[in-house]
Amino acid sequence: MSTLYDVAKYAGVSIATVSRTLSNQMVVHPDTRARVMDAIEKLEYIPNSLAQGLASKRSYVLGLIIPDIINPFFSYVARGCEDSCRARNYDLAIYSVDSQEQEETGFYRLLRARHVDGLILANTVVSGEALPQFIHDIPRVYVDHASSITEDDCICVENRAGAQMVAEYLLENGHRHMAIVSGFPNSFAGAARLEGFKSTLTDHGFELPDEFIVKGGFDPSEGVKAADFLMTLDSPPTAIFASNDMLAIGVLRGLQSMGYKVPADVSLVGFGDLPIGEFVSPSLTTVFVDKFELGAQAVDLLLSRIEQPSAEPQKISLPVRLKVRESSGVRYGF
Amino acid sequence: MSTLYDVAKYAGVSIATVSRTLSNQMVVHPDTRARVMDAIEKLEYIPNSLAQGLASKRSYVLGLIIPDIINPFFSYVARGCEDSCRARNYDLAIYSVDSQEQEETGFYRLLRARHVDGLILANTVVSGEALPQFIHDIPRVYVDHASSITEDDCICVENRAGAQMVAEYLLENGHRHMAIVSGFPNSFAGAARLEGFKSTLTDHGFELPDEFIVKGGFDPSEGVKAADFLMTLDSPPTAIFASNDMLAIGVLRGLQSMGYKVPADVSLVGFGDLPIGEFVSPSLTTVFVDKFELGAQAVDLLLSRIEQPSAEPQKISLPVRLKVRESSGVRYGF
DNA sequence: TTGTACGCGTTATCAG
DNA sequence: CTGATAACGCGTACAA
Repeated sequence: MSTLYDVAKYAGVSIATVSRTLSNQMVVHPDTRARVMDAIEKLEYIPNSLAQGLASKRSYVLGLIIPDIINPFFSYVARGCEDSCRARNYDLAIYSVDSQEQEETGFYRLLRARHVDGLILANTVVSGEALPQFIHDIPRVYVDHASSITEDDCICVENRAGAQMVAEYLLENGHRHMAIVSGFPNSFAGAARLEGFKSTLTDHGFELPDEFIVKGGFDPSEGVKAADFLMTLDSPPTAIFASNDMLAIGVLRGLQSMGYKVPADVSLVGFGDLPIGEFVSPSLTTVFVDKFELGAQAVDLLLSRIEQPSAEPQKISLPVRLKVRESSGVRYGF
Repeated sequence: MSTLYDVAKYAGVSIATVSRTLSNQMVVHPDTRARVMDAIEKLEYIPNSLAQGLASKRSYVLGLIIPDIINPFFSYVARGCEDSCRARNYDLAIYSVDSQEQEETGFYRLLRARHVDGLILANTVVSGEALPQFIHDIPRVYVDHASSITEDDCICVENRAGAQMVAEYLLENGHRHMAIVSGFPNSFAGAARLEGFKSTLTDHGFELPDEFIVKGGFDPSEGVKAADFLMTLDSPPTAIFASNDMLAIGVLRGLQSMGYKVPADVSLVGFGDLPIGEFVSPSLTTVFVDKFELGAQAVDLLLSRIEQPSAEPQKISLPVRLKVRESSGVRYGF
């Protein structure tokens, strides 16, 4: 590995000149620049980002905190972040922090130690609002998180609007007994979708009885259980809104196992538009969310925050839209 | 942010002593140690890993190269790596390199620049064997990749054995006309599964005609197309082996869209055992692969390589087993 | 426009 | 067992 010194020696200049040439900022004489570039080429010089970080106090690494990388929703968000980072010459460090332990142990220290330039907080737990002192001074942006934290940037999915679309769509199709399987018990997104769904029904003069509100996470198995519970009620729902697609697929499986036809007997709607939803049978009606964009914009937001620390906090909402597919339809007899 | 100097001053010792205390290696008088630890606590000292890396030439970062983090198989592998890294005080940097461009541009430079201590190569493209000079001296381990590279450690899935299980299982159930939808055209895993399937049939005196070999990737839509192609042949197969579960789900969808019953009309088997396979209807018969373990062991292997650079290269195989579920069964009339 | 020299926060090598 | 002090590779005033 060659260093700045090697390059400087080879080009017959000082290391300062090489550094300037690389930073592309300060003025360097075209001829010298050419010589330097040549030397860099010849020696296959690659700057040591550790040294750069030490000297400049910028690591060019962004941290992404998510519940779990195996949750497809966050896989997409992560990919969106990664691409956007790469395009802007940043590196991304991804941290899955679903387990409480990690959150409370050395995990945040790691971020400190690594000196990430900024944090993308896409973990869902609402209680996480209270960040440890450790990282309180690291620029950050929230993804789909409580916007109650007014002093921070955040980019959210239009959860409420999406849930409203679902409710209205189902109402229009004659459904009157609707249930919801809500994901991530204490997550911002889950809460918003539940609230949006419920209040829309109320606004139209219908109720969402408590027994029609089932709590789930993002594991399909919870959807299976929810379906089982709901369909054995005295008066089962004619439509089910699952708060995310994984849950929806579980509900679908549960319904089908019990012998119900979807959508003939029960209509089913998900949220998030995971690609897999297009390939189950029947294909899943869902609410489209641009997950890549969510990640990409989070990075953009964070970087502008880093560049302008005192700018006004931004609150961005990502639009959603209903994607009607096969799993939902007009209520039988309507 | 406090530094070694701050801690040293507070504890009334030199930075060397603080460093020693932290490294836990060299002998430090218990009393001094106590004072130092106290100072660390008080000042909330956290070592700067950039400086550590610069001085020690170890970054404590491992790089994971995969085709795409949104490919569920690799999401699991990544999670396995991450957990194992965390447990051993390493950090993980994940790189999705499906697009050719990135691979050819500054991507490998990034690894160099960041000074990762080791590389886990889980990208599937076989041609990737020729690593750039850039990173030729970085310790590495291959995941499910051509073991033709005898001088490197690698951990592989028993692809061949798995495919053989599938073939024998289908034969036992009376299937004689079997097709395969193979994933990742030029991947090691894809090739091994195809070869294992084909040769097992041959060994039992049956053929795998060329028209029954359809190429796919890991996108369900390719499975749909494959199903469409296969079932419109003059003599369609009674069983289909999809090289991975995503593809299998696509095939399932395709079959169902065309009106075929699975497994009554056609038996279907996947590979990889993605959790989602349990929740489609019918649930997917597949070959179990411990994806977390794959990642975890890759990390272990890499770290022991780093500690003992001149040790014998290890070749580990991860066992697989058939998980028979609803999508496969006895051939009609057998 | 270019060069010198110091500092970034550690590790590691010496003496003591 | 402990303390100076020289690297590590680079950014950046400050000088020239």
